[in-house]
Amino acid sequence: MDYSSAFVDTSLDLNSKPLRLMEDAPNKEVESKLIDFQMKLSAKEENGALVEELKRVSAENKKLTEMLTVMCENYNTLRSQLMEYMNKSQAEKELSPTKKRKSESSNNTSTNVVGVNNGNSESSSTDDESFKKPREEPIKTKIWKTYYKTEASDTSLIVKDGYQWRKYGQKVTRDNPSPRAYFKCSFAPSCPVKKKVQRSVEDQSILVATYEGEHNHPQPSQLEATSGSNRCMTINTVPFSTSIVSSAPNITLDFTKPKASSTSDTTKSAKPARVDSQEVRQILVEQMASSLTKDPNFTAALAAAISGRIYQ
DNA sequence: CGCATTTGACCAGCGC
DNA sequence: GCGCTGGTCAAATGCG
Repeated sequence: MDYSSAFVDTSLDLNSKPLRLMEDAPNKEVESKLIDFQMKLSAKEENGALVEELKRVSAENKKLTEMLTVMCENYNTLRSQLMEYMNKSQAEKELSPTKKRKSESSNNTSTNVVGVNNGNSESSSTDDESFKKPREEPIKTKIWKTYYKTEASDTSLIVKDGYQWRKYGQKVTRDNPSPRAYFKCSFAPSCPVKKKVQRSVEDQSILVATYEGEHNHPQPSQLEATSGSNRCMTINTVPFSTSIVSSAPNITLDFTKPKASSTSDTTKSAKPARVDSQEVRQILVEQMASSLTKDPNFTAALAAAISGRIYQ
């Protein structure tokens, strides 16, 4: 996917230079007023030209922002379709009988495509943890894994994915010296979703959260997933047969979770299922830009895209 | 005092 | 049958 030209959000940089010029221009004007009236006129002309340039850049910035928003919406649509397809394929796979319990490590080579995005995404899985209660839920339990990047010094097994969890157990497993924590969804008493959180053997800074079941209620708090000191970065994942400690983990952006803000909250309450407000879109763009600009690869791609447009 | 967390005990599946 | 292991329960504990 070539997003080097598509994910161009110039809201950060394109305005910075013109704004500084705007600030500098009046100062020059004052100085010229003291020196020469004629120079003052020329400064005014230059100022006018800069204003025109600023307008042009702002218009271009707005256009690019709209393009980015459209790209985000397309991405969400494609992602939902992908997850739907993966769930269907998973349902077909699970029709085959599975063993009730087996060593987890022996099944890490099974095909797993893991969805991310703060636990909202799902993945197909043939992992053996799906047979925890085979007599009660032999086939239909959805299982997916999500990897969370945390600080290596952070010893807690808390993953902020936007849902409310109650810890009901902790065990040290044989194949991993790090303890595994067991959580149940506590937002709704009838919610059957459970999750297990354990640090990766290969990288202690990565938390592996295994979710089982589907939430039968809306996400109680989307703010927790993106705010707080213990914020985790959800990283993209790979099939279990390969190392999850990739040299350059992909950053997954949560396009559905705008920053905490009164305006966005009121907008969401009006239309919780869609992102229609221009303000919300702006917040999304800012959030995405903030995340994307942290990636040096993206920065390089952005520079290439801008230079390409200039040449055109 | 109520709720969440901790942690040892218990249960069930699996392999030998 | 026995031991190992993962998963769950529930009393004890901590915290606001």
